[in-house]
This record gives sequence, C-alpha cells and structure tokens, in this order.
Amino acid sequence: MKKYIPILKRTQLFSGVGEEEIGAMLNCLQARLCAYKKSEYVLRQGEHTDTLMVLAEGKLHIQRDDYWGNRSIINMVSVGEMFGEAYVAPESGALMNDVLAVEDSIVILFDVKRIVTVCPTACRFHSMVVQNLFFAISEKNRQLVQKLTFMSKRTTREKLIAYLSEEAKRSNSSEFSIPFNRQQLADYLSVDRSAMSNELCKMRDEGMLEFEKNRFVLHDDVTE
Amino acid sequence: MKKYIPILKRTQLFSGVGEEEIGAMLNCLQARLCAYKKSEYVLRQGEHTDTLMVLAEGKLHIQRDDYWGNRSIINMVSVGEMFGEAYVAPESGALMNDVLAVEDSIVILFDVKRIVTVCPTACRFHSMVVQNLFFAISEKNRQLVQKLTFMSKRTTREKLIAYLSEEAKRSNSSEFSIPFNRQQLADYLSVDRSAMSNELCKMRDEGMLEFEKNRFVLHDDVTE
DNA sequence: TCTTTTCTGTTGTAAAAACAACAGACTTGT
DNA sequence: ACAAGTCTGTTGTTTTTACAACAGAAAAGA
Repeated sequence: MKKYIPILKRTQLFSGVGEEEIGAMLNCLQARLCAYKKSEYVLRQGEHTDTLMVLAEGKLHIQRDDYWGNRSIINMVSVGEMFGEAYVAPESGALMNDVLAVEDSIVILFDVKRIVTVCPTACRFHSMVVQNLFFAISEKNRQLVQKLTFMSKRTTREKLIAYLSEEAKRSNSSEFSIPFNRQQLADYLSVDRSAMSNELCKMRDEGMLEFEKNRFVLHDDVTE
Repeated sequence: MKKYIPILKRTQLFSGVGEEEIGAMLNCLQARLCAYKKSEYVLRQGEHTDTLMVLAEGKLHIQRDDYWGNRSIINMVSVGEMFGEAYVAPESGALMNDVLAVEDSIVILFDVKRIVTVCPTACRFHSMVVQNLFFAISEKNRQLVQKLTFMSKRTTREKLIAYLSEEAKRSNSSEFSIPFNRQQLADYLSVDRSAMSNELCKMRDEGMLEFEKNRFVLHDDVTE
C-alpha cells in the first residue's frame, strides 16, 4: 500500500496533501488494494457499491454491453484517476455500467462515506480532500458533457472531427496519440468500426489528417 | 428572496435544513435573484462563471448549437434543480453550453466558493449542504451517463425506446408525460425531428405505444 | 520460429437517417 | 374572431450508416 503513496500524491483527489498526511488518511479512509488481470471485471452492471476508487496501475474502461451485444465505452480510466464517485449517494441504486480492466490493474478503494460524512475537522487535510473530490466530480461532469457533444454529431465524420479536435486541444498539439484502438474508438463514439475505419481513410485521402496506429496528425483545415 | 425559501427547502441541495437555517445561509452564501424572460439566455457558451445556481421558477434547457445550427439539448432544468455546479472548480474554463430559459424563469445564484472553501463549521448546517451538494453532483453525473446510454443507441427507434422506458421507470408507470415537444425531444436525442416523428408513428401503428402530445403510454412489449 | 489471434482496412448490399417540402391542427396574440 | 405563427405528421429523395464478409499486416503466444 505504501508504495502507492507517491502515485496518490499526484492525483487530483490528494492534490496539495503531503505524503505523510496521505499515509495517515489511508487508515482514516480504510483504504484497501485490489488487483485485476487484463479482461477481468472490476465491477459489473447491476451490482451495488459505495466505495470511491482510484486506479493505481493499469487501465480501465467504463462500458456497457446491451442486449444485442453492442458495446458502448462510456469513459476511460487512467492511472491516478478516480471512479465510482457517482454511486456514493445513499439512494444511487445499482451500477449502470461494467468496469473492465483492459490491462493488468491495481485499484485502491476508499470508504467514501468517511470522506463526506465524518466531521471534516477529524484530520487536518480532510477538508482539502473534500474540496478536491468536489472539483474532481465537477470535472468528470464536464468530461461527460464533452463526450455528449461528440455523440450528438449526426455523422461519423463529424463525430471523429469533434473527438480528434478535442484530443488535439488537450495535448496542445496537432499531433497526438489516442488511448483507443479502432474497435474501442468506434465503441467510444458509438459507431460501426468498419464504417469508421472507412471514413478515417477517406479523411486521410482528402488530406485532412494522417495517422498510424493510434497516433494522429491533424492538418490545419480540421482544427479550423 | 424570502418567498423562495419554501422552494429551496424542498431542493436536494438544502435537504434536511430548516427554513430558518436556509434564511441565514442565504446571507452567508450571498444569494442573489435573477429573472429571465422566455427565450432569454441565462448563460452563453464561452462565458465564465463560478456561481452555483438553483432554478426557483420556470424551466431551462442546457444546450448547444453547433456551427451549422444543429441544436443539441444536453439537459433540462426543472424548478428546484441546480446547475452550473460543473464550473465552480478554479480551472474549469469557459462554459461549453448555452443555458436558455424556455419559460419565464427565476434563478437563485450562490457564491459556491463559500460553500466549499469556507470552514464548514462557520454555520451549523454548512457541512450538511456540502454533503448534499456532493450527492447532487453525483446524481447529475448518473443522469449524464444515463443520457449517454440513450445516445449510444444506433437507431432512432432504439433511442426512443431507451428514453421512453427510462421515463416510464422514473414515473413508476407505463403512462407518463415528457417535458419536451417533438422538436425538443429530437434535439435531446440528437436525431432529425421528422424522422423521429415518423418512427414514433410507426411504433404506434405497430402497437408498441400510444401518445397524444407529450403524454405517452407504453405497452408491455416495449418495457420488456 | 511458427502458429494463432487480433487488428485494420476494404468492399458491396441492405437498412436507416437526414433533409426538404408541405398540409392540417392547434396556439397565440391582436 | 381572425391572422400569424407554431407544432406535428407525412412523403419522397439523397446521403449515410450498419452489417457482413474477407484479406493482409501486426502482435501475441507456444
């Protein structure tokens, strides 16, 4: 557990909190570790949970398969990011999604009720963590809205442009990598993989962009 | 301002807080009122804000018009619901959406920094409001994910079924009203209005559902 | 190294959506 | 009561997507 304190220190949740204080809070928040192999499920749709989780190693997808087997990737979780925060409210009900480890992963679980309900003066940095948590959820909120703006586009091409432009903006460069392979990107944007692949190649042939594997270069006429 | 205390008392944000305490907190949180006529913008995309807002009267849409004039309704705000919570973090950047009054509306603004950053022992119920705020944002998060699951469906029919089933579930009845007219529903689901209208009528002719204006009745084969 | 599996691009066909244009019903405001 | 405007359903055409099937390249595993 101790070995992950440096990772936790760099997370948004513990931003501004020193390593010693984090060590103390791990007890206070009853932190536990859980390991998952690639392709294992961390959580499954329909389950109940009331823990806040932070990814310490690996990579996760928050996703949902519907009755017909169509997969929709809601979001991606990278090291240092948290998940489960939407289900800590008492009446939040069952999980709407699966959480899948797409790489071998290590997850840190926190008893979030202790973060929010225990008097914040209990430990010195508690109120700072509450504030961080608040900001982190707000940001996740904006991420979801961002994703909605990709998905609200009518054509596959528009969805691709919206998504790729955002990734370019996020990396401050017209050249960047995406965290998905083709099938995953299609699942993320909720389009057909082959149709998307087709569209990407058309855009490349029209000179809008270049790509190789998951590395993309947008040309000026795309970014505006 | 005082006249809205009963409304505030019934909001998720002030749940569990008495009317006198709310009155006291209005000062503490520097609450202000703002009125908007139907079709006026409460906030515009690109602006900056750091206030938390609660709708006291009327109805709002959180939406976005793209370059080509396609409107996408991200969410709807009813009386007692809050909005703006995603932009209170210091580095949250410019608003991604417009907020439009679809009816004459009254909005209450709060200086949210005082909710989150001021020592929660300042006033007695402060920590309860912090907790309420946390739960409220969590719930909004789930709402957005819910919407993503509608939008991730590939066909208009599937989107309609996903949305209408959810509304039925929410009202615990196969008969319910929706808060949108046809154009607004199409904007909410990001589909073409006439195609959607067409699809709705086909579904009605196939006996899946009935409707009249914004009142719907789902038949058994839809809900399962 | 060789085999197996995964990933990506390609094509053709069928299905669905977008778009445009219009008519009748219903509202709203004067 | 009337006129103007809005809302809803309807139809036909064009565009786009979904789906299925396949082949070569790349990666993973034995």
